[in-house]
Amino acid sequence: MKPSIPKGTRDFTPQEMANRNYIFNTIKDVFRLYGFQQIETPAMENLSTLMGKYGEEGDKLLFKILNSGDFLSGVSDVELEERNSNRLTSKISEKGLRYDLTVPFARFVVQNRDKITFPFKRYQIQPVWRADRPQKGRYREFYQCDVDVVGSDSLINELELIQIVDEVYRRLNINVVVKINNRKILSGIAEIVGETERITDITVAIDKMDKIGLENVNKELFEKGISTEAIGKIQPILKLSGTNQEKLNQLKTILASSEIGLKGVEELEIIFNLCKSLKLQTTVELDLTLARGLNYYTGAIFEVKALDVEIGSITGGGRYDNLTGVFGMPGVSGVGISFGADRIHDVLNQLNLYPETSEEQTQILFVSFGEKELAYCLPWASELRKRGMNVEIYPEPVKMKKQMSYADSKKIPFVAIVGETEMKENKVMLKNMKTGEQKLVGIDEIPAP
RNA sequence: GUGGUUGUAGCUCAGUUGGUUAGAGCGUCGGAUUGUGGUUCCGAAGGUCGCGGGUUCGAGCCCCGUUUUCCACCCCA
Repeated sequence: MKPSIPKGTRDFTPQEMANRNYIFNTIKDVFRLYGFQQIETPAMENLSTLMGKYGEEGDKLLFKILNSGDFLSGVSDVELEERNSNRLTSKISEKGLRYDLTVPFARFVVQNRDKITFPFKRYQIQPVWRADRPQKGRYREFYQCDVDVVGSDSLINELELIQIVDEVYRRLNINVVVKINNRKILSGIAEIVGETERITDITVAIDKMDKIGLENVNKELFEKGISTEAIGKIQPILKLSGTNQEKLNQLKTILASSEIGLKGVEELEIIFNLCKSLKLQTTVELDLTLARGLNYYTGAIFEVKALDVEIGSITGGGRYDNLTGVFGMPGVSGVGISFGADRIHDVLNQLNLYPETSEEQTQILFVSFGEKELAYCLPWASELRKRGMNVEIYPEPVKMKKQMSYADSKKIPFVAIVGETEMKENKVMLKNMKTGEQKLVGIDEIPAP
């Protein structure tokens, strides 16, 4: 049979893993600088945990797991005849693969509330699955790197997340812009145009602003049944321009009659002012057309875009006031962001920004001419490993050409050649694979890593 | 979920209006070179042309179905 993997999934070669680990390690290092601690949750969750948290669309994209054993035993012929997939699903499947890391985290917080202290700062790097149709930069299995802090309303948390984004992308050498908005402002907008109920339709439409343009946004709003009058009132908001502060000032006037809208403006103002005291490399930009799909966000929302690559957002997140509420723990606010490791990988790839040498590389390979020489290499290798070097011994004394090619294909910088002469002198012939130079050396003359 | 696109050697791809035995480059293996890789030269292995059906004297090529890839929409990291 022809081997294959499910669509939208990928294998990772050693080279790709080295690159991915570079991303993960960079991100982890920065998370730890701010006191975030790692957790993991199971790949599968109970469907009751997952369903209804991501909107109607999200439910469709959940991978469901068939109950084990005779999963049809509890289903009547009538139910089978009905062919109602939704109803049948709940009978034959009670588990699903996680769709993101935030909802399982909310479940984790509620379930482990006795073991954690608030504010709780956690990070989590694990794959998530979506039954989406694969596309450019979109997979059915991909990794998210989430940082969240729950149990604190302070806007300092928002600020720290911006700092983390700034530092991660500084270390990765990717130029980005942080776009920020506030759900309360969007609610305010819906309020003043008199379409409070239609906030989702309005936000989904204006979110497409930079993609389809003003005219098409208006068209979509109209098609969604928003009144012409209301659309007219939204126009000045979509056309806002100037500095962040100028935009905020204009918003204060526009949203004067909306309490919630003004609250959102105030929150953003505080964040921008706090930003000024920091030396951020990244520009933080107020973008009123930023809406983000997930409807559990209630405060600040973020999105990070790479400036030099066309790829969509590579990081996103926001504040959610009551995510743990559905699990029976109301009043806990959280804010977090998620780094899209796979898209960051694509960006680094396109810009060729991966470091040339990886920590995972073998630094020295022992090659030998016979069984005796092979045995001679063992204590040498042990000693060098004790000194912290990554060392390999070619496990068979096959032809030199084969052993050298191996070193070459793995880009191992040094080869220690062992034959009779070397053994007699208690030395090895150390060859620098880049320059081709080689000399007879004792163990203490081998350069430290 | 909707529309389009793609599939030929391990990989990247040629393959004429349908016509004998389906090719190349890279990679792999062997040799030139019995203690030296990355360069060069020679040679070899490697294919149910995604799968199933149909049209035809004859199909890699045309038709139908199916699956896969990629792209757009919906949505999203």
